[in-house]
Amino acid sequence: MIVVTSVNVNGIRAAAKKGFVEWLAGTEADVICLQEVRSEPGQLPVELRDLDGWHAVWAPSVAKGRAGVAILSRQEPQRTAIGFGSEEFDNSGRYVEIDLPGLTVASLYLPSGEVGTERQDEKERFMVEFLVHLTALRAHATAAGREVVVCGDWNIAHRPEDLKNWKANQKSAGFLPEERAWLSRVYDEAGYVDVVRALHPDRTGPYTWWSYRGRAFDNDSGWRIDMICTTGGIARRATKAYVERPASHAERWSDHAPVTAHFDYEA
Amino acid sequence: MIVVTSVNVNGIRAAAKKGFVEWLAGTEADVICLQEVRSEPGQLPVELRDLDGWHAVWAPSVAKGRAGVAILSRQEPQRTAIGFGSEEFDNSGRYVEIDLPGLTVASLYLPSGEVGTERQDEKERFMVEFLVHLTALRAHATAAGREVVVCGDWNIAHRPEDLKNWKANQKSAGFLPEERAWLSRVYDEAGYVDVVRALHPDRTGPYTWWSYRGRAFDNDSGWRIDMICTTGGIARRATKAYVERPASHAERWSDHAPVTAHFDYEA
DNA sequence: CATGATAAG
DNA sequence: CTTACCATG
Repeated sequence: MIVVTSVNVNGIRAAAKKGFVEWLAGTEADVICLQEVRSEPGQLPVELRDLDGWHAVWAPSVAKGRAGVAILSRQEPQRTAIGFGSEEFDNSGRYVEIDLPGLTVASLYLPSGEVGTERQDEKERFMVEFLVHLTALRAHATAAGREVVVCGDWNIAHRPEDLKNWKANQKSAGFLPEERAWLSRVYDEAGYVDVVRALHPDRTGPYTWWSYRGRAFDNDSGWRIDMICTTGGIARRATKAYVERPASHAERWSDHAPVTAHFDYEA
Repeated sequence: MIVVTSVNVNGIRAAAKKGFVEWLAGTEADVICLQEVRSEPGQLPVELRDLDGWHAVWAPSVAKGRAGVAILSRQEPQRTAIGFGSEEFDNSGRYVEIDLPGLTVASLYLPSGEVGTERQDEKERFMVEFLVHLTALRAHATAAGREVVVCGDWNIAHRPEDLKNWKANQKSAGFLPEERAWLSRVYDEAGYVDVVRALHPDRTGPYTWWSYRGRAFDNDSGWRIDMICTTGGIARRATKAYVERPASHAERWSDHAPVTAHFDYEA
């Protein structure tokens, strides 16, 4: 069995002060994909420097304090790659992938966007390029008899059941028709399976992000934008998939919650 | 009797969260000169908006979040003036003065400077212009039978007994020979009296500022750079002058401490 | 080592 | 509302 977790830590240095280190010590995950690390490896606190029992690959952004993804794995990766062959995005701390035996695992932090701004254009450019990568990644993996797990903050909710207030958000970045249609293509054309939704087809949420503004967390006014998306072979071997919503504000060390999937699969 | 206090609050909004409001409620001062307010009047917290029993004049900097001086007085000023007639500095939140009956009180925040940088040049330009003002201010006041009290963060220590580590700081901004010589001119040529030193000629300090870096406060490794400087008539009527060094870190709401002088003088 | 502004989320 | 950056002190 292999257990994979995805979590946007919203600044790993801040998260480390608020409970992330303890969460890490207690997790049963074999692979953890992190997003919004917002730290150079050299700026990490000591507790996160040489993580006992973990191999780490860090992919910070050239822009200091922004974005940044990483993958922690109990097994040593056979290969690591930062970026996906994009001139614009490979240094932006938004994608890293590793190979474990028979399995490629990626950590993705898709730009969040903001309607009517250059940041939304950037998100759209990322989506165009990244869909090409996802398609090729699955093709190559399939040809080699490998499976693929793409974990990340996709910054898009797919359907009304994936966010609390979908009616009010139809013109909001993250739930625009074109963004939702793009996610449909990730599933239907590129062939990926959203594991949490596959195992829980009929429930609302589970949400993975609650804004720090207002009382979003208390009202469970969240969005499900962090997903573990995989190729079909391993998706069919998913036995469990869930979100660790914090029990209270005191236990919250990020505005996102960890998403975890268990697979009956030997890496 | 009139009691005058000078204090650099290092951000009045931060200070308000750490005890400044309670200090203000307990002070016996009649006039309080503030420096480094670092807030527009409209950004002040409610507790500092309409101060019960005080008249306030705020002189913020055009540069948001920088500098800013103010004067609180229990009596209503007969006149208030922002700046001292300098094209370069009048909008920089570094000087404000008020008239009370028979007395002019000013709040000064002299630029801090940094050797070898443009900020040191700015400090020197300020010093040149400001000495002219001090001289004229005393002349006009004397002619009109008024006294003058200039309170402020002068950002210069005058003599070895005014800072802990004077030998190591002879090339540091704030204790440069030319800065010390300028302060001597304020005293000897412009005719002002440093009231705390006048009443305590033989002691080291009392320091008014301790860097937040290292263990400066614990080691009392401070500087006496906040002074109440007055014309001779009222200086001779000073009965008491002291610095309120905080008893502990918990009581510290600024890196500077309040400096207070009591005068046997009716405003 | 702390302040407030800023851009980003 | 929170992150981390930055310039200033």
